[in-house]
Amino acid sequence: MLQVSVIREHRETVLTGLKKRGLNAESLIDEAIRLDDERKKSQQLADDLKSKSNAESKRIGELMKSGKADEAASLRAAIASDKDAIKKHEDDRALYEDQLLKHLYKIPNVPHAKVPAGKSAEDNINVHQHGTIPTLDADALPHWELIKKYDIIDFDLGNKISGAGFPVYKGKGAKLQRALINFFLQEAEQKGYREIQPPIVVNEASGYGTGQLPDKEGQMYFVTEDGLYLIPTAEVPITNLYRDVMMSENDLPVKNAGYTPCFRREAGSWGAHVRGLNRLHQFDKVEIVQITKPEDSYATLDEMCLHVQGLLEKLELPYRKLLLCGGDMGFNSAITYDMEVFSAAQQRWLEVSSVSNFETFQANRLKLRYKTKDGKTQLLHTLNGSALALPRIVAAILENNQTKTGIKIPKALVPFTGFDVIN
RNA sequence: AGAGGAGUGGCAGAGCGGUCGAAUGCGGCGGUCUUGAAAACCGUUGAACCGCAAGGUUCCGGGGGUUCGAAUCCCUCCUCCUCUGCCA
Repeated sequence: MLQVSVIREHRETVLTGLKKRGLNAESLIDEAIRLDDERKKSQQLADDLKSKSNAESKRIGELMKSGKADEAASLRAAIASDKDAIKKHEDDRALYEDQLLKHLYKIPNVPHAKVPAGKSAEDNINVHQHGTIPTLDADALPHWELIKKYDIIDFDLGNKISGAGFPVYKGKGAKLQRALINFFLQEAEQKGYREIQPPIVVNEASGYGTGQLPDKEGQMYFVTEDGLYLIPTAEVPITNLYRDVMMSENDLPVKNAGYTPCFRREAGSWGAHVRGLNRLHQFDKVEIVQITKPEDSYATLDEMCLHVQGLLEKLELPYRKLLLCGGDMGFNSAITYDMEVFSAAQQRWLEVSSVSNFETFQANRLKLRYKTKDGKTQLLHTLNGSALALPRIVAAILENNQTKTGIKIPKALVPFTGFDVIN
């Protein structure tokens, strides 16, 4: 959520920024300012009347104490009419405040200067590419065939016990999952991240904190009985750890990493080329989350990207790094880099990581702040990235590393799997 | 899940209708003393909103109510503790 003060002071910058998302936000912005003006007006009116009535209440107390009950009674009567007026102005203020909040929820984050304008994935910029695209034999199989051939991941069983998009990992398939999770967590730890194991259901307030609500409730599984959401990513619980927190400068930057299963309803997004592991309702992911001072967040973004790139290089997967254009970027993000690996049998790039800087957009909702040396309270910057999401990594490893005698496990992973081939 | 108790400032803890944004202690910050440090002493020390400022308003777990006036009374929700039950 953008700050109204920022919208006021940098109206033009906000507008030109939002244009890169293909959004003409003029009326949105002006409405926000208008609602804020109304809010201020109502508060001022209420405050003045309250100030008056507080003083009079105090006076009544004094009169009672000194035994002038009749004077107190007449003053009491005089106050009555102010009460209604106060109530009215307070109700107004609450109403405007609520409208303002709901209104601000509709305005996406302002893209960073680097972010190119654009409508869709077509307009993303390939900023880096690494590794060589493997050439496979003519009879090479896509991963959804390979998992059957080696009996390591079973969609039919998942269908039976849960439904579509909930695969069952078996034998070396299950071990590969566990190995990847451990590998990713260990790599994160070596980069100074603290491991977190958060709950995988969260309350409504957390959904608002990181910006999944109010927009995207349809994307999350919801436990109606208890009013809880299954997390779509560890970003939600891990970032919300810092909701309503005043950090001290010494504690920054915060570097947390966590493995969780992630749940996505993906309502309506199933199409022809989301077979196999390409898109699931439940998948595993290690997420890295950082909280930094504003002036540090862009260096941190680079650091996080390099970490993710390092993982892909250790896994020997060819990848490219995309700078997302305004139109393809998430609602909350100021800048996002996507990492895509090449899955050789499908002949497709698959997104395996998304690294974003939210600047103060989440921190504003979260009320996540810190005190500067000169005593000023300031919003922090939040960042996160997948490091990494498992299923598409598995898809690429299976497809790219298939041989006549089985699937070769990347060297870096062998200490974690305990085997070097799936056959 | 049932019965009982409790939620106050960074922490501990008093207050239980008016002068309470809140005693006191600890911690933090500044100072005196000291070659330096400790101790002692003095001062200071929450946040949000409105306002150029002076200042005003709000916040004692969340929400609602009673009252001229609520940290204090009532309702409700949440959380924690104790006992009983259940359970990986």
